[in-house]
Amino acid sequence: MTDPSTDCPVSTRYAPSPSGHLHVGGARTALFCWAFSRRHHGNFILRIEDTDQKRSSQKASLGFLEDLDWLGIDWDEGPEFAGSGGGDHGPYYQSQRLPIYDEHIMKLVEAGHAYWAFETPEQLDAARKQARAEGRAYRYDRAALELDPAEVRQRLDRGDHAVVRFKVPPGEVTFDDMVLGTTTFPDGEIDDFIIRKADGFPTYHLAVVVDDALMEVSHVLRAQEHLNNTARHVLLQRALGFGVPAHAHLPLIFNPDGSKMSKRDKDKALRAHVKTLGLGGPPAGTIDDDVFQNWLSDKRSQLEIEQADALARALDFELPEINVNDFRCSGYLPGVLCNFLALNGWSPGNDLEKFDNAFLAENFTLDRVQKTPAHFDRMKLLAFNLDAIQELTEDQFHTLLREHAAEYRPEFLQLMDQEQFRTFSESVHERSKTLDEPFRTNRFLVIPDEQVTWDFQSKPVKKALLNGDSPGISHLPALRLLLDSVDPFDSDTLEQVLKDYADQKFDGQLGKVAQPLRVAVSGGTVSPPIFHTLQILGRDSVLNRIDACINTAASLPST
RNA sequence: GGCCCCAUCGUCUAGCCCGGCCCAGGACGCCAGGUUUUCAUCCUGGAAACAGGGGUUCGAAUCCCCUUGGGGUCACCA
Repeated sequence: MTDPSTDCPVSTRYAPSPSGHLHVGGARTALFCWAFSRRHHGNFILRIEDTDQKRSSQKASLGFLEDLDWLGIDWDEGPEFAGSGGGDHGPYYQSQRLPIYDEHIMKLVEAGHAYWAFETPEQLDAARKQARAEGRAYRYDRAALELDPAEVRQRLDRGDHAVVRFKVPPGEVTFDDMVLGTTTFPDGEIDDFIIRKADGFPTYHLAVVVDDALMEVSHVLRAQEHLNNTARHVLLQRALGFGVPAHAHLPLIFNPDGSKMSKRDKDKALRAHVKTLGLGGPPAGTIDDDVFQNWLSDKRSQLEIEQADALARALDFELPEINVNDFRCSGYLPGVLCNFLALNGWSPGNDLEKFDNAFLAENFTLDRVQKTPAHFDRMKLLAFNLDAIQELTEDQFHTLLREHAAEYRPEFLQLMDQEQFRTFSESVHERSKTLDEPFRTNRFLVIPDEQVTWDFQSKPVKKALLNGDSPGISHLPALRLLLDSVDPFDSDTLEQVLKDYADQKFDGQLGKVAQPLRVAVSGGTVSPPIFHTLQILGRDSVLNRIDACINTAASLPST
């Protein structure tokens, strides 16, 4: 099908650089590109922009293929992965297309649209600094344009440091944007930018323009930070005799505080947390002391992802989620993340907020894309995730929870049998906001009995065990006796027995029984419903823990 | 600083293009009650915005201009 406004087949592309994982902002762009192409029954291309030799790595690029797949975003052309990819416009890694770019670059040089230049980065840096000191915007002075052709040839033969610059034609540049409308850049605003680096690789500008044309991209959807670049691209497209694709610049996604979301946020958060704790050295088994000290002393340094993860885990600190994979680890559902991402910058109207990718593929339009940046609100995302999880059936939730455990919380699968895990799943479902939350908040279920500890100083523990006329602790021996003889040891029977006890001793106030037991077996005041908790732990553990709790309380200095 | 873009509750947004139905609707969050064996849910109610100033018009959140504010960009990164 065709886009009615341009009457040509729709083809979009998402073109990330493979530096790092897929960021939520990138994911949103990919989602919109995907949705737009699906809406018009068009083509969606994934292209890897790895023209920066310093930053690109094969490993990182594979990571976001998986992220896209997890989100449910498939691509018709590009690297082959999980059934997506292939296509006739390859290769889809720019680093494998160097001859193609050179061909076009030389065409431009021959036509007088581009020229060789020999300034070193250092020289340009100095010129830039001077321009700034004089309070004006730096523009390349076109010195190389004056060079004698014979000298150019000689210096090229000699192997001098050489780049190719595009000779920007005079006049203003105007282009249309399907989100923002018409934009005009005045004459002289754009200087002769580099299109071929000294290492022979094309710059982003050249590669994008050539590939978009050769891959027959009809609509370029990308983040608003590219708006200025588009003027350059339009100029290149004209010089190369290409058509100008339709453009749509998408609003940026920010942190709640208005700062730009970046991978550095994790490091920042961790650093702040470590400082609050006043930590003098790294927890044992995490990272080397000198790595830790270097990191702490140099604000600009960053830990490797693995190091940061290890440290955060040891400190029981949750790093802020930035990448798609972070949200996956934290137990968000892919459909919810897509839904929420789409809502940052787009809405279907009619107060409709909850929808899936299929809905997007059917209803996404650029005229409903927001012009203003969105602040990423994790609280709302969490609320959406809760809603989605509550809508799952017991079986669906159980399956997802198992999968999550297998991937991220294997100890729960090792220490619980099928039936225990099933009970666990059923009892945590209604209180789970994420797939990870049950594991985080119920570690007591998988620790050895002797590792349970009680903080008798804490208010809620005191309230449950020590306070009142008939303190909880005084009932534990009797309850222990009851539990020892309950048969079968399952939640229904336990409920019956414990309710009877509450009826007799506390006039039916179940809390008076449940809370002391909860504290005794978990060490804390939070757990799934008490009858399920007891069943999951099993009789032996429950009795062990109650005994230990009684003994520990007995050894307390009397007050 | 130059250039470009933008402007509705704290946040995401509906309404804006095609002025009146808007003393501006929804969602998350917040506040106050209620349900609940803890936690989390859940239920009820509430506070909360058209950045400011000029126009145009019978009438402006909606159209125009200015101011202010925010953002982006000024790389041999993408």
